Amino acid sequence: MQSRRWFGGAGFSFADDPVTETLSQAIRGTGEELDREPDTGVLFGSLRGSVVGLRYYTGVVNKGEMVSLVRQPQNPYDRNAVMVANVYGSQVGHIKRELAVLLANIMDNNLARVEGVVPFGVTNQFTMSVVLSFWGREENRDAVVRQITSRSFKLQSGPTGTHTHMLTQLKNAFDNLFENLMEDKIGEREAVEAVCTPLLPHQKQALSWMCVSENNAALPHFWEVKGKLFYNTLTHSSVRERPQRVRGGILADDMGLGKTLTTIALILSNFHHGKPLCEPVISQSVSHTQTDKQTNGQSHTLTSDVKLNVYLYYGSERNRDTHFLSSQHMVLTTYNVLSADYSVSGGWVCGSASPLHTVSWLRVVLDEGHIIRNPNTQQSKAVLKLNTQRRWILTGTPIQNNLRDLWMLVAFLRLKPFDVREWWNRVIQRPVTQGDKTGLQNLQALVKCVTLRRTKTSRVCGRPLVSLPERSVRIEEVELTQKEREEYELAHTEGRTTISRYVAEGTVLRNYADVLAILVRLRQFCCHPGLLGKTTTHTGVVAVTPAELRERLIMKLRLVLGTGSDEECAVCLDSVRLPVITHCAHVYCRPCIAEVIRSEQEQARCPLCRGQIKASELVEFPLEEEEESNLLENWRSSSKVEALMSSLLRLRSEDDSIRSLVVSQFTRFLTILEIPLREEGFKFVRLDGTMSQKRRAQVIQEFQSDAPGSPLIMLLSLKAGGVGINLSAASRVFLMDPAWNPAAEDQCVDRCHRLGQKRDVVITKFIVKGSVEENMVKIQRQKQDLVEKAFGTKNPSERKTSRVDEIRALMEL
DNA sequence: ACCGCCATTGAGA
DNA sequence: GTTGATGGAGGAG
Repeated sequence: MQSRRWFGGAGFSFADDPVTETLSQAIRGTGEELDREPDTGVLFGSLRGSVVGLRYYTGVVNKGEMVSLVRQPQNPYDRNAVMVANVYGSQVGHIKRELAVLLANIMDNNLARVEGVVPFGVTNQFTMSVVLSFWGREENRDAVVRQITSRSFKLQSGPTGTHTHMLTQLKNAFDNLFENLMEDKIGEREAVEAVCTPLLPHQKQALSWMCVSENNAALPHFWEVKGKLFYNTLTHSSVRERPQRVRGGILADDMGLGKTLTTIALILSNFHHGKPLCEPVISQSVSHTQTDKQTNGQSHTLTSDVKLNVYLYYGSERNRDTHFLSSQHMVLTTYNVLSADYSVSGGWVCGSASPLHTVSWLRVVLDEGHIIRNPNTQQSKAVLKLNTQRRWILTGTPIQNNLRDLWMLVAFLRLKPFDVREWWNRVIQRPVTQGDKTGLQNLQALVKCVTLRRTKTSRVCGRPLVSLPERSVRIEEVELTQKEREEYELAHTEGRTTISRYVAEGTVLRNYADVLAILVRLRQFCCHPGLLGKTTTHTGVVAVTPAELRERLIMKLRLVLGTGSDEECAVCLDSVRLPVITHCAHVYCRPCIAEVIRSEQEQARCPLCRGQIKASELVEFPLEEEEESNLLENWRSSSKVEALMSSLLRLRSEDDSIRSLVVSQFTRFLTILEIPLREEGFKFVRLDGTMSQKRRAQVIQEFQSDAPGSPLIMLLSLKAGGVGINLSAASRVFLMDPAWNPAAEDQCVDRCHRLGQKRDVVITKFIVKGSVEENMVKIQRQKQDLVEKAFGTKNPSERKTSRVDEIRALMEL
């Protein structure tokens, strides 16, 4: 039995030693409180104070170093005691008594956060200076200032004014946080023979980098060796013992570059002491998502001479025996299982503790790591508590939205000392959000030292990383027939009058659902009239009976998102999940709006129109699929259907080995398309969001198979499936209707334009001439320039106003 | 006698 | 390279 203890001596250990735990917990605790109170703090000012009692403690601090102030209400000598600790959590001393009275008052009443910086280097073994700065909400400023001055301390006002002019510059830099990270000369490394698939050059590089990151003892470059001490240039702190290094990092290669394969190679090639993993049985773990993932035509096969124990920790019958789990080479599980186990056991309770949290792992890999980007979720908390030597995050979509998301990565990797919120907030988060350039540079340095990211277009030594076949986009304009045009124009003018009325009244936002419904209808017209379903022509909000109101709301909800279009929730600014519609006809994620209602109680108002909302009045989307049949019975074609069919027929007559993806946002449109496809004798499969994971995997496998008689066409709903589905068998993509979000289209195309693609990829976008679709394409272009992902701080109302302009452009008003 | 200046000295809560 | 208390030498009134 191997030793279970990986965390050696460093002062800031999270081992189960109760003594060290207390102090780090105290500091962590304050950090988490900060988290609850978001970055609303302004600087009230600062004052000079002194730290006393240095000689009784071991913590060292340098000139410029930040220190943490922790209240000690239980101190037997003074209930106002305020302890001073350095970045590593070692106590430095106490705040001098007279000053501590003041601080205790301010801190205990939550009037301000107090932060300390040591202005001078210290030789004195008894006392030292500390500059205390006070941060808090504007409304508390007076109280704090009064407290301070009434006790005859002098508060110096801090620098005021924010540097907004720098913000755009910073924003760009933030956008590029994950770009251009790797050009450093990293070698290549062959995988051990057990990995049958030969690695591509960039994968060998990644493997080499990962091995080095795990084995090499070198510290990140923000550590400098100064004499016998280790000096952190970001926090200006130094420690005697070599700081605990990150063993692992973030592999953030673009999707399709083979992160999973590289990681498997790593697991097999770099066991203890850089030796390959062979007979000796010690545990490893890969924490994994549920998405079935096949890889790029490179299949992960292992030669049978290696006896690899892999256990799938999943299902109610899973083996929870920790000795058994420790004996596995690899344990796979999902984030859900992990967090379920963790929350049942409460995480730290002995005895019934979560098995996965009890085992000491050699390595934990978070596949699709962006899933745990929000540190407040149970899943994330469970992941943070895993006990392991080496840590990896694999993600194809590096987090760009939010500094909080980045913190999660840093915290998981235990990138000291930033895994403690206070230091992250002080060194990175606050400086960056306040527009401090060095803050951003520090952030960049931080991310850079643990991340490898290449994109499909990255080049190494002047040569492309991977040579993917060409990809070209062509737009095929579709002319409506006379009859279709008449129908379209009728709906268009009607919609236009309605919307222009809203615009004139300035009530676009209040009637947003209506507006979207009109637009969706027009877009549906462009595809096929049958998409409209049984919608009535008018959707006024005037309702007579509650049942009637409900029926109308459901209808709107269906129009807004039941068709698969991409609407975003104004609360979380993400695509809506678990959609509900309010009585004022705005659509949100249920959890988001429920939170709003919960926190505002009776005063709860709709974030979009400020209308009153109640939890009991939220209307959900009912499940019903009856209308399908009548759609199929009286079938008629449409111009767009014809355009697609003639392309497909031509393609088949030229080369019947070429496979195609036919993509639409409207799943009903896919259903419509099935009819002519059958009629022309095409063999096809269908993949949409309603299918179970298992069924999806089946369909994908069928489509990817090159067996004779396998389908030539896949009908794909735009947003179906998680990340990482591989559809490289297809080399033609037909985008049947333009999406609001061009990124969604790109992602879709990437599913076939990826490693393993042998042919050039041709993408055809069908756009109906002289219709909303044309305008949508224009807006897509504008959108790309104006990617507002940077800080994610743009508030919903701001976003929605620009949407009003979008709508006007769409309707040519 | 007074005061600003300097060196000396000691130093949790 | 700090800070604060203290005390003494020394200059000005």
